[in-house]
Amino acid sequence: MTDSAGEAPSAPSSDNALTRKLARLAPLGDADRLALEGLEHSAEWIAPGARIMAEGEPPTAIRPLLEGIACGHKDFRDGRRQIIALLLPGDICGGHGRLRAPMDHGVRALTRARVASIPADGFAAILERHPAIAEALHKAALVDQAILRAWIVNLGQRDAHERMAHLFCELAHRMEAGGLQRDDSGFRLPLTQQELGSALGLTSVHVNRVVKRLRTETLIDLDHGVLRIHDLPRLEVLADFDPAYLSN
Amino acid sequence: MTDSAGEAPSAPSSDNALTRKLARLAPLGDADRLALEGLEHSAEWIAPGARIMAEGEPPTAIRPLLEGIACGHKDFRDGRRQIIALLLPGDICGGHGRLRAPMDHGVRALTRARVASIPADGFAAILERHPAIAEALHKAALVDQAILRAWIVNLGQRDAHERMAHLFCELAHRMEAGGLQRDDSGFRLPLTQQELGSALGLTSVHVNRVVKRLRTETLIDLDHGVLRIHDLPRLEVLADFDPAYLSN
DNA sequence: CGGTTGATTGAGGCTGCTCAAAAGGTGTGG
DNA sequence: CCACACCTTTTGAGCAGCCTCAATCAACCG
Repeated sequence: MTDSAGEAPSAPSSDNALTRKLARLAPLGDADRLALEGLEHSAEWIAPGARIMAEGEPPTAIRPLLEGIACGHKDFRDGRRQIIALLLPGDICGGHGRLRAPMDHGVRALTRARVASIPADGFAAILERHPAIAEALHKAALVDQAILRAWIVNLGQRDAHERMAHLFCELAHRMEAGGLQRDDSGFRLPLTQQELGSALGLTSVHVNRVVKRLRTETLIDLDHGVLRIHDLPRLEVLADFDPAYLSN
Repeated sequence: MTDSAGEAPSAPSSDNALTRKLARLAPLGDADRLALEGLEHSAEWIAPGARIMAEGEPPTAIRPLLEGIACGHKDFRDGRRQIIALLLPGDICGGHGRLRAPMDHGVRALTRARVASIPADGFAAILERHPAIAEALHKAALVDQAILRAWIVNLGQRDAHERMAHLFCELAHRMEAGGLQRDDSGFRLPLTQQELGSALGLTSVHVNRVVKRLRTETLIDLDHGVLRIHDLPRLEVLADFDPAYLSN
């Protein structure tokens, strides 16, 4: 919605989050970077809680997240909901490109978020003219696969405590890798316990009890949408966390 | 291992499973098809139960599955195991290409399987010279993502019966789409109940009870590694199955 | 035929769910 | 500034789906 203040006249003429992420995956030339920066024009601000992509929506545009946090989710008719992914700046929200199939899940902003929008045909042209970008996006899809696999393992094999710990470890590492706020003061994680439950396959009631215990054990703190990890190493042991899958 | 008989002097000069799958994802020219057929040379037979890719293995080659069934899995030190994917002919077993990161999971043959092997550098050359193949592989990765997401939803939100039903529905549809045996006589699914449990996040004991009930309700039959679906529509209702995510 | 692996069944227990209610926070309007 | 509504967090009590432990049975194999 808003567009008002804040957001500064931009950092040191810096690249946006998408460019930074793709550059980590494949060497980008100046022309590639320029093409990516051009996408800024299409960016719009989305209000916290607002929908970014609807399930069933045709992929007429690909939509990279430039700032903020979003989540992908699949809703059941009966009210059940599974959160499928947490998206950080640089991640692609939807219309991943080239596929004709409609979105198999929805995407919602968790914070105020800035999202670009590249029409599918313009996007095809970019991929053709910039093979390095195509390569980087392909690799990004493969890294996303690894994240999805880790999520499966989490849901399938770990109990509630390990599960939550693992999710928090993953987020800490991804935020750090993305150069996002990861001072020891914690980071923004604007999920209600209800939503955290939807991500972990747990009830909000049980989430509350698990958070309480992790807090008691001085591993974490979670208040007003701010997650503070007090002892990452110990949390990683609890979660049996191995960050290898997050690297390229 | 063996290489003996069977497998005929090849079907009507037909394409292999990989070519067929990629052709469904992007229009392939004759040169593209030729390049893909060339991979046949590198194909080798793998014994049922044998390892195709080890977790931690560097991705020195990409390995498409040409015939047979395989599964991706992640093992814990303490014996827990999560099966992450069931791979059908045309699927990529590992070394998905271009990424430097070592395999985050292992891959095992479930039946006797034929697997090609393309050295990473030769593969890079193919992608460069055949953008249509690169495009198809990118799309394949996106479809695989959708399958992984469905797997997450399955583990996170459904109870044991729905879960198993959903897995069987997915397999039926994927086999059909791949042109594999899907006569009403059922198809080969050489998973022990133990392994089925590893896929579904359940104990073998519980798997047994769930199978028993699905059998009693005349929905399916599962014997000696052959799954027979008696009433797919009813199974899909039970699983709340929507095949949309499997299409391109 | 013994040995091994997988399917099946029983009994009991625990994790995580359901139902329910109270308490804390926040925004709105009077 | 209080009253009220609404949402989220927190806590309690009871229940059940799935697990654990354990034993029996069935199939396959050298």
